[in-house]
Parts: sequence; C-alpha cells; structure tokens
Amino acid sequence: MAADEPSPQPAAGPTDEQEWLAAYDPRAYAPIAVTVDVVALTLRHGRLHVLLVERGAPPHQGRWALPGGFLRAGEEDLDEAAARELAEETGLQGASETETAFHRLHLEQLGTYGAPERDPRMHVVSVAYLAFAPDLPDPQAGTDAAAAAWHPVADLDLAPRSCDRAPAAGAPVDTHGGGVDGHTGPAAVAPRPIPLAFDHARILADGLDRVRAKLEYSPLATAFLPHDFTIPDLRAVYEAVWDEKLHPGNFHRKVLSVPGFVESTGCTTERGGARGGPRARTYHAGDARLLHPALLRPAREEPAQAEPAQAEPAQAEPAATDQAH
Amino acid sequence: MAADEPSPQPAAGPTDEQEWLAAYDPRAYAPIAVTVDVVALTLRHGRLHVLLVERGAPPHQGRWALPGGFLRAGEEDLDEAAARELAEETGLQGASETETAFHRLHLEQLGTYGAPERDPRMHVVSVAYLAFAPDLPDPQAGTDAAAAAWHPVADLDLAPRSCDRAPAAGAPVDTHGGGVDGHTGPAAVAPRPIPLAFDHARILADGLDRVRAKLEYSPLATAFLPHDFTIPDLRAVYEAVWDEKLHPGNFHRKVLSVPGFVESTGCTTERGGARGGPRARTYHAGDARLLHPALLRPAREEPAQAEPAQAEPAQAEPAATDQAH
DNA sequence: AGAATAGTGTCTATGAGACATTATTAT
DNA sequence: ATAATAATGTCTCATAGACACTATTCT
Repeated sequence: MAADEPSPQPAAGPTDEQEWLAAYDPRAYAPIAVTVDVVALTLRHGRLHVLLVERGAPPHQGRWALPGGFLRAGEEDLDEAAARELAEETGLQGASETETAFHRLHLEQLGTYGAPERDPRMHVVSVAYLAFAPDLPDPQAGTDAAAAAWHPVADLDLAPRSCDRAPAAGAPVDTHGGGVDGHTGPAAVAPRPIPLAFDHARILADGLDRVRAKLEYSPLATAFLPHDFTIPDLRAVYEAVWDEKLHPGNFHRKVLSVPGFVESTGCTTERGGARGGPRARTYHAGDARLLHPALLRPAREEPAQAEPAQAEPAQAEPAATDQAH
Repeated sequence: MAADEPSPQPAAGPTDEQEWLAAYDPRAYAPIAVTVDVVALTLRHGRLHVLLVERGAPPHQGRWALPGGFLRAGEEDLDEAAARELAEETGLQGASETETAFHRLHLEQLGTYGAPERDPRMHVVSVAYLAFAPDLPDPQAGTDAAAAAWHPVADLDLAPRSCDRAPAAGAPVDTHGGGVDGHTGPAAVAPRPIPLAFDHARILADGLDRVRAKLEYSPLATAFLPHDFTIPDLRAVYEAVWDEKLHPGNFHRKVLSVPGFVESTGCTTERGGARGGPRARTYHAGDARLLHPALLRPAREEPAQAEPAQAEPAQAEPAATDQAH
C-alpha cells in the first residue's frame, strides 16, 4: 500500500513501534534517499553507447557513474525526474515536452535498487530508467555534471561482482580503463574495461538485457534512429544491440512483413551505401506497439552451463513484459 | 547514481542549494517515504485471486489495498522487505528461507510508483512486487493487517481512472463491492466491482499484464502449482491467467515439446478426473528458466481501436523482459 | 451405458532461415 | 571493371493449430 499504518490495535510485534512512528512522522524516522538513475543508450558509429558522468566527490570519486539525482519530494513523478535528470546531465534543454533532440526519446522504467549497503553514506533507493535516443550530441559542459560523455558499452566492466567496495574516501581510483579517454591508440588492443561506481554495472547490465529483449517484440529499435531511416539502418541497430550479424535479405523481408512496424515514405536515400550498392528506400516508424510476429534473436549456442558465479542473493528480477497479443 | 551530489563548484541552477542540502543531510530535506507493496497471486478453484488487506484508517479507510509497508532503512533490501511484508500480512511464518508453504513462492520486482499525489499525506514511493504461489491458506487473524483475504481478481475494479481521489478522512467508503464478502448468493449476478485504495488498481493491472506475458516465455506457471502436477493442472493455470480456453491436445503436446519445462515423475494421479477420464501422469518443474519455443497466447482479435482514454501521462511502462535465447 | 477426459496421430498454413539472383551504385 | 549492397525469389524445415481418434475412468 502507499503508506501502511499499522492497524489501530496493533498486535504485539517486534517492530510495531518503529512502524507506528514511521507512519505518523516519517521525517523523524526514515533516513532513506530516493534517487533516479538513467541508463541512456544511443548508437554511434554502429556501436552501442551509454551516457556516463564522472564523479567529482567521494565515494567512488573519479569513477564513471550513471547520470541521476534526487527525486524532488512532492514536486515530480518518477518519470519526470528521469527526464529532468537526463536533460540536465546532457545539457540538452527540453524535457519530453519541448520539441528538441529529445522529441524521439523513449523513456521507460527499468527497475529499483535498494540494498542498504549500495551507498556507503546512507540507505539510498534508486529507481533506474532506460532511455533510447538517436545519436545525440556530446553532453554540454557547464551543467550539473562535472564531466559527462558517451561510452561504448563494450569498453565497460559489467562483471557480476555486483557492488565492489567503495574505495577509501579521498583515494581516487583509476579513473580511466586503460588510457581510454579520448581516442585509443591503434596499438592499444583490448584496453582494460572501465569499472563503474556503486552497483551501476549491474543496473547497466540489467538495462542491456532489457533492451536486447525488447527489440524482439517491440518496435523500439526505431527509437535509436532519426525519423526517416532505411531497412539497413534498422538492421544496424539490431546488430549493434544484439552483437550479432543478421542476414540482410531475411531481415529485410521479415521487417516488411510485420504489420505496423515501418511505413514506406516512397522516397530513397540520396546516395548509395558508402561502399557501393543501390540507394535504399526510406521508412518511418509505424503505429504498431508490439511486433507480430516477433523478430526472434538467432538461437545462441548454449554456453555449456557456464555459470560465472552470478551474485544474485534474492530472486528479484526486474523482469519481463508488457507483451500482449 | 546512488546519491548524486552536485559538482564541487556548482553551476548556478534553480535548485542547487536544495540538492546540496539533500546530499549532506537528506533527513532535514526529503520527506519521502519508501514502501514495498506486493501483488500476491494464487489460484483458487480455478480462478485467479489476489491478496488484499482492508484499510483500518484514513485515507481510503475501509477500502481494500495491496499488502505492504515501509522499507526498514538500513536494515533490508527491497526483496527482503517484500518477503517480510508478505509473511506478516498472510500470517504465514518463514520468509524465503525456511521451508514452509513459501518454499515455492516466486517473488519478483514489478515496478515503482512515485507520483507525488498518490498518497494525500505525503510523497510516497512504492516499490511493487509480484508474487506467485500455490494455493495458500486463508490469511491468519491476529497479525499486522486488520483484515486480509484472497479476492478473485475478476471481482475487482481495474478501471484505468488511475487514482481516484481519496475520500474525505472519516468518511468510510463502500467497503464491499456488492455484498461480495464471503459467498455471493446465486441470484447475485455481476456484483459491483470492488474499488481499491490509492493507485493500487493500476499496480494490480500492471501485475496482471506482467504475469500474463511471463507465462508465455517462462516456466512460472508451475509456481502456481504444488511440486507435482499434471498437464491438465498446468493448463488450468494458463486458462485462468489468460482467461482463455486452450486446446487440451495441442497444449499437452506443446508443453512436453519444450525442453526443461516439465519432467515426468513416472507416476500418475490416484484417481481420474472429477467428471471421468483416465488418470493423468504427474510432472514436476524442470530446470529451464526460459521456454523455447514459447507458449504463445492465442491471437486475440484486435478490439477495433477501442482506446478507453488510458490515463498514461508519461510514457513509463514497467515493461518487458528478461528474455534471453 | 453414457459422458467426460488423457493422450496421441494427422494434416495444413505459416514463418524462419539458407541460399540464389538481379539491379544499382561507389571506387 | 570490380566490389559491395538493396531487394526479391525459392526452397526446406519446424511449429501452431484444427481435427480426429483411442483408451481410461467416473457417475
């Protein structure tokens, strides 16, 4: 329930008094902070990128983290807070209302993370959001975040060790993965994966699972593209998100066979592909909210029971679904 | 991020000071309560039921609500709080650890609801959980809840008017739908749907969407059944949750064709069906966590664009997915 | 005996995926 | 010219669903 006071004559329980106090003056009792974090994904140069900000203060000073901030009590809903934080951190004006680069932004709730020890300072409950957007400009300086940048998700450390210990305050950690800040030298092969602050690696991993699954049965891949796009553009989204090569011919036919997925504009691109080929016809997103039939991921070979000690204490899985037939 | 302080030299923003204070002493600033609510579903007499508690105090006094309560700051994770609340409200001892009626309980996060006005008293952020369980006994008296009972979901009002206004304090609303408390008289056709407190109708509706979708690609239907069950038992779960008649023959063959969904025990039931028929073989849940291929819902006829003014201000949808192939 | 049900067999329409092929464009 | 690519065609296999049928058990 929204706020559950105990019954008028509470049965003798271990913590009834605590709850009673909490119900009538939570301000004096519950030191819980509520934040909203955003996993903002976009496609750049055919690779999936996520927006990160560099922490300017302990804990995890110098580490990269998901953009986010406090929910403004009494002022905003969770969705509004997520849109606001994203706008602030990217420096792009306009929430979902104003028509800017955000007009094609897709924002959905991902899950909520509330382990008591996930932030060493206090109990922080974070509501994570997932955002997909077409290629956005680099985040502006001079805004909330000390430093913000798009990172290829392949460069990040998503290891399952859920929440490695916060380093001692004042002892900044190795900020950058392996000299990967601006451009990596051509000799630098396999740079060290960049660690994330707090439990953000897990949140990001959950977000990636979500987006990979959603592409199967929702038309959300179009949220990564500009208003008009080609079928090969759309295929590039699937290939980047799924990290799989897809058969161009079969993909083309399949997309066109799903009612409401894309609608033809009747036009073609101005030029052919960069390496040759005819000009492609352009499409825009249709009105379908669900894909029928779904675009199933190619059956992945089972990893032979390789279970890498997944740290999952409870069975909570911010899991599946808004499917409907 | 977990708790996002502003950068050391904050750019002049409208609410920087507020955020600064919040970061260093949230206790003095953020009057936000965090609760955990549970949508606990079970099957009784072939119908889907949800666990509700009757509110003993305003607001929404006398209305039925989802069981839930405050997250204990610094003491527990969200999953633990959900399991604890469920145990307290049902009066059943034993969280997910002890082996009781709960040993088959499935618990997963559903979504988080944080509109500022959803509770008239203060800003309450509720993390909703979804629980599936085999037929549980009626909730015990003498525990936390004033009154708790399983209700057929078909008797509840799930209308999309998301959060109808809280009635004036001290003016208890019509508690029971239309005389539906214990047993409905055989003459009582179509009793008035029972309204729920707060935005719990929406949370429940989201939970129902989730469970309907999950049955397609996860083996979770078995969570509604005892350890050993028959294929017709399993079919009854699907029929109750989807509210569709399924073809017995095709369902049987399809279930057995999905690797890891069910495993034969080699035994049969002691007796045949209540209305005749041979004894059915028994099975128990297999080790698959995902169904391949999925059991797709029968294609529902499109409701001819009937869009009943869905109140969905933002585009947040605690939506799909932990699928993986 | 009659009715209901468990479980299996068969047939058909549909979609996924493997190729193959043609036309168009960049270098 | 050569290479790469867009788009379409063809073939095969697996699955969903409709329907039929047999065997078993209850009333």
